[in-house]
Amino acid sequence: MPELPEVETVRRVLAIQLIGKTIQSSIIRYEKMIKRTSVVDFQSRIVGKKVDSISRKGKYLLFHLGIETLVVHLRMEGKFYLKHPEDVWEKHEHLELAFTDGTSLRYHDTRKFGTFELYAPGETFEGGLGEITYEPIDEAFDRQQFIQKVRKSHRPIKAILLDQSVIAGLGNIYVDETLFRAKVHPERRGNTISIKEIEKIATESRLVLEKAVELGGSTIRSYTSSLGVTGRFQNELFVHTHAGEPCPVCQTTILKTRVAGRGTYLCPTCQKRRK
DNA sequence: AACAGACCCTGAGGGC
DNA sequence: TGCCCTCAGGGTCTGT
Repeated sequence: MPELPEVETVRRVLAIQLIGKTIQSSIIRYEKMIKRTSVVDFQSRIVGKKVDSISRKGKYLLFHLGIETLVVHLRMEGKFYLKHPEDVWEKHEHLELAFTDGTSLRYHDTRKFGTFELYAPGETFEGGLGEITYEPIDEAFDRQQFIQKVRKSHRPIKAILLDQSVIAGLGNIYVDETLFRAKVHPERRGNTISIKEIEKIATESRLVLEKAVELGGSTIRSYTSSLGVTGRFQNELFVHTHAGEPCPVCQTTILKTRVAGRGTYLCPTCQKRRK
């Protein structure tokens, strides 16, 4: 499940592979992936456009195609492969962009959750990120505003950290790791967490994401030969996916529970319910 | 306004 | 062996 580090890794590989290429045609085999515009509109607007650059906002990939911006979210299983139009279509491949140089980009998504959206100039992309994107690794990250948002919320801190309008880029894996490193129990309500602890959360989230980006993200499912998605950060995970094993800090058995509707890993000794 | 829950979708894994 | 059921999950939409 790609989170910020995985998406950033994919972005870097795609940038090397695709910048400068011009889209000659496209094939869309699963139309529900295309949001905002009709499929016909989508296809006619991207044809002939050149990939100028590829950027990222939280977990969203932004393909800058001249005056158009193609915004892609991989959700849990989305993957890109560089192929050729004549290649046989694999199961779960739903879309292809064919370029004028004879190569093509295939999109593979087992669960069909990924989305493709086209934005024209003047159409603002917010994409569930709220008015501003707060990535903890971004220089513009507003720590004070983050503290205020956490302090005024009565939700469990895990739910708050998964909310992309509060802090962008964290998903289930990195929230668990951040809270473990900050020694905060995932069920604690935002308004019960001290400013010092929230600062620790902000710091740890940044360190976790930076390290994960450096290692190319985490590979939890076995992605094979997909562009970019074979990271090494899974070796750095302290609690996520380690239920039943000893905590690396205190040897207490790591628990798996459910918080905010998500599978959640934690150390009950290091992460106290109360301060 | 804030928050909880359903929904989208398919494969994996457990139970029988 | 194989069928049925449940679960997983990010973001959006709907309901309270």
